[in-house]
Amino acid sequence: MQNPLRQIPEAFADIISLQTYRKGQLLHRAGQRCHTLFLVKTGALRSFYLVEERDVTAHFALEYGLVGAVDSIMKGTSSRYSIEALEDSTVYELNYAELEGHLNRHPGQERLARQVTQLLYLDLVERLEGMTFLSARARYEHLLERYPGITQRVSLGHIASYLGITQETLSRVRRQG
Amino acid sequence: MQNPLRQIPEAFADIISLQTYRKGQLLHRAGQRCHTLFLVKTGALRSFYLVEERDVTAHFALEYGLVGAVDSIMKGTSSRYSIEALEDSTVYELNYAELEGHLNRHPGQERLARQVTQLLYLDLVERLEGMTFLSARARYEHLLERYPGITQRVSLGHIASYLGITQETLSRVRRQG
DNA sequence: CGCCGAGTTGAACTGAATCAAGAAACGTGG
DNA sequence: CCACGTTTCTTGATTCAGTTCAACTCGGCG
Repeated sequence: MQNPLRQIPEAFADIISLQTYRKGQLLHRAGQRCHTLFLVKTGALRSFYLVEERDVTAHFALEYGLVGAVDSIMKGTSSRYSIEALEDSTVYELNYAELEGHLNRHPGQERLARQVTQLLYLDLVERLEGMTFLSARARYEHLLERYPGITQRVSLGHIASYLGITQETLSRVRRQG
Repeated sequence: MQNPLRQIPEAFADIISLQTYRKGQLLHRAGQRCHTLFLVKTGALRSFYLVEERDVTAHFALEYGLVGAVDSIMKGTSSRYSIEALEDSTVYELNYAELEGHLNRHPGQERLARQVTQLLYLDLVERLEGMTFLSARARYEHLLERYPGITQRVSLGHIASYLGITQETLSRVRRQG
């Protein structure tokens, strides 16, 4: 089992809970604190924030994707992000404070925690590099590699804002794939 | 002492070493493995990689900034990044494998390690958001807030590639600051 | 039916890239 | 301390990818 994220439900079974959400439901609302990590079992989530009236997708989480209000979790402040279910979803939930306690009691799992963190970090590095010098088309193709079939599940507008381009541009890019 | 990075030299004193480099010297060369983390005591470093003949700055590290070949450290592969001294610099060096051993022996310092990781992560999130929807000018102003006085120390071309814009554009942006 | 959100298409506009010269600044050796 | 070549920075003209604004299509769904 290569993907560390898949090991989470079992490894942290005693502090994890499973919730279900309906499409469109908010798991967390911007402006509030949130100390929960969400790991998608089935379905799809996204985190997003507002920039000048615009809804910008920060992150997608499909099956065994992880999402959270990272700013709130790490800084303890209220969060700029909201988290929304894009489909009916079942979601593992993990309280960050409980996670820290659990890791203190089971130091052997620090390694898994660190692997997960590194995975998230590398993901972000790759995305950042893509945003630095890829064209709209190249960003879209890159996304399709990382999230195959995402276009069938997520609306064009959400994908466009995630890629930092307009919906119109993405529509045109896609037409002559 | 709020900044966790400043606690590193003391906390990891027994596994850290101090090296000096001359301006222009490479601390690490792309294509090789690198398991060393570099923490700037004095001077300035940058990591960079090549995209289609172009030299792109991935990261700057000024005083108490941290830089490493993250891909190599985390995946154990050879690295796409090189690391270069932008000024004569004195640099704390920390071997990642030794760090893991040290953390096993001193689990009380896992917390510091995690704080550092989170700091790096949040930094990246912020940068990513900036790249997603800020104009060239806004990115530059944003950079100046995060690295005051960097323009006096780092060449225009390095800054431009870091911001994902051309040197010419940055020159124009700066002229009418 | 008619509305509504999501996607498409078109035309005009614009910020930034590209290409091409020059002008400063810099270091090195005479 | 100056002369030279190299690198860094600036400036201009042109082009282009992507935005903006606006209208229109399509597929549900009440």
